[in-house]
Amino acid sequence: MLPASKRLTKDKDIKRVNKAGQSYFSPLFKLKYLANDKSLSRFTVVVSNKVSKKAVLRNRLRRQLREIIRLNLKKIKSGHDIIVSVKSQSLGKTYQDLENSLNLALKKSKLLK
RNA sequence: AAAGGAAGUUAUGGUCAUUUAAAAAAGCGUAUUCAAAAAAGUAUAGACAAAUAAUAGAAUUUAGAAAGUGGGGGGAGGAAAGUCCGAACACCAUAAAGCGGUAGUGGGUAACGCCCACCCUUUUGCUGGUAACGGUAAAAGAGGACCAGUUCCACAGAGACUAUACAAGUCAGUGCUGCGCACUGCAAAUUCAAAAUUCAAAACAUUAAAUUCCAAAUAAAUUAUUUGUGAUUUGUGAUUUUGGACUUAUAAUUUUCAGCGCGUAGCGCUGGCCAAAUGUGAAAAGUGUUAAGGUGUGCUGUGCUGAAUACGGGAUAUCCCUUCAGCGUAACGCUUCUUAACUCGGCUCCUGGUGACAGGAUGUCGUGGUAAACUCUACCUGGUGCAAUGCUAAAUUUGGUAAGCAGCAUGAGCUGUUUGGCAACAAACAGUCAAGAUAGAUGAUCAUCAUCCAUCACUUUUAGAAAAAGUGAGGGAAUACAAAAUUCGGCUUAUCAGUUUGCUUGGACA
RNA sequence: CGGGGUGUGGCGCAGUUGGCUAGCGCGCGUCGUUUGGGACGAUGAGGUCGUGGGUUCGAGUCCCACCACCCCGA
Repeated sequence: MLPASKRLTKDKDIKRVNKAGQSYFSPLFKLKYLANDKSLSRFTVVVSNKVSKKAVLRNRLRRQLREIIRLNLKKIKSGHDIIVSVKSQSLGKTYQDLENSLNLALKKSKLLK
């Protein structure tokens, strides 16, 4: 779990990012990011009902992704709000696959230091 | 197949996180809070709008304390799921009706569409009976009312429920049409038919005349007379036929049309009788079953009578077997009627039960199905849902949008014992406190152990195999179904291994 | 948390209210037509009406439960 200060919680903020943010599409994820005026980066992971009907699978995906972000926090640039939307292709993937794919996506969208 | 249960949630260790309550050691450290000093009673009027009064009152800096971090404790389910039903709680509304829901009886419950017990029905097994049906066990059942009204019941069938209908048959009356017969009328065509008179021709008749053949008789002798018969001619005619003329009634006949009557056929209409069986269909005018008798009928056998001689066979050769038809008869089957016995159900009465209902008695009766069709009856039912709602909110009051906090974990609670009850369940006593997130916690990842799965090898049991158990090897799974979203009670659905019960199959022993 | 809808041949849809033949268009196969193709004509195949129960003589249709998909509100 991320520290509370690094979570993107408010509905207002998320809508703002979705509307004005930049997008990056990878095979497994869809990234949305926007610069904020704070010294921290804030994250959220979205797993739609359409990915799977089973809450167990959705929750597991979300936890794994959050863990990946938490472990890689030092590499990521600060001062951004980032939304990670999960596609249904990532359902059967292992932890390693997810980590590699997300790192690649962050690199391509120039969010890594 | 079912039941109940949830077995790694405290298995161990490494790395790294999140939420929460109480208490607090070192170290770290100042985003937050507290009080102190300065800033300063200065700026400002403090997320928004309005009003009031003249109050309220920072940021920032310094050094502290609390708190934080650190360390330690707790942290998903039997279904948390589906969201089908019932409640708690909150606000709004509050007269009835309507909409909607439920449906055997009694009990349980805060309540329920849930649970328990019982009743009834159905199905299946066993069993008694010739059978209808009865008894018993298990399973299943949305199980009020079709004597309030309405709907629907395909195809088939006379008819699917008022048997005044429909169809067929039959009788009577009657309409139309066709045909036949008779009559009447109109029109057209044909004939002038018929009668009277008259003329002509032909036929016929002639007891008119003449001539003549033949025969007979008489007289004479080769002819005459007479008679008869036939022929011819002429004449005649109350005759017939044909043709012509004229007169009368203007007629008759035929055809068409129209009218009327009778008969007959067809198609209708009205009324009466019949309205049954077979058959149809899931169901047939209504409780069924059995027995006896009667009726009808089917099939088979058989006797008699008649017919046939195509095929086949025989022979004593216009026949027999055979085939067909009719009549009789016997057995069997089916239908219906009558009688008897039994059976099911309703009504009435009696007995038992809180009740659904059950048992019995006597007599009597025998109303199609469909309400998971509308409907009727009885009972229940106001609406919206925790994103309800309340509170805080930089002077005060009012408003209440963003935000935050509460609602929110002591409850129709859980565990155990005893008592009451067939049970569901209830009461008493004792013990106990066990998740609380909100872009959403209760975990991510790596390794080990336990556990499970199948395969192979070995060992034990055995005569041997199979099966079972154990050991080992390498491999797989890392647990199934599935994650609180205000909270409870149910229902429904999902679910690996193991356990229990039932059923099935195989083996061994008796 | 709550409300609504859909599921019928390969595709798109009727039939469901009101129970008794499962149909239409496109597509597909075969044959004809054409030098060949298209178009056209003829002909044929293809369905357990999402799944499982129930009511009924009879269920795509009525009732119950479940599955999948879609939409809406706070």
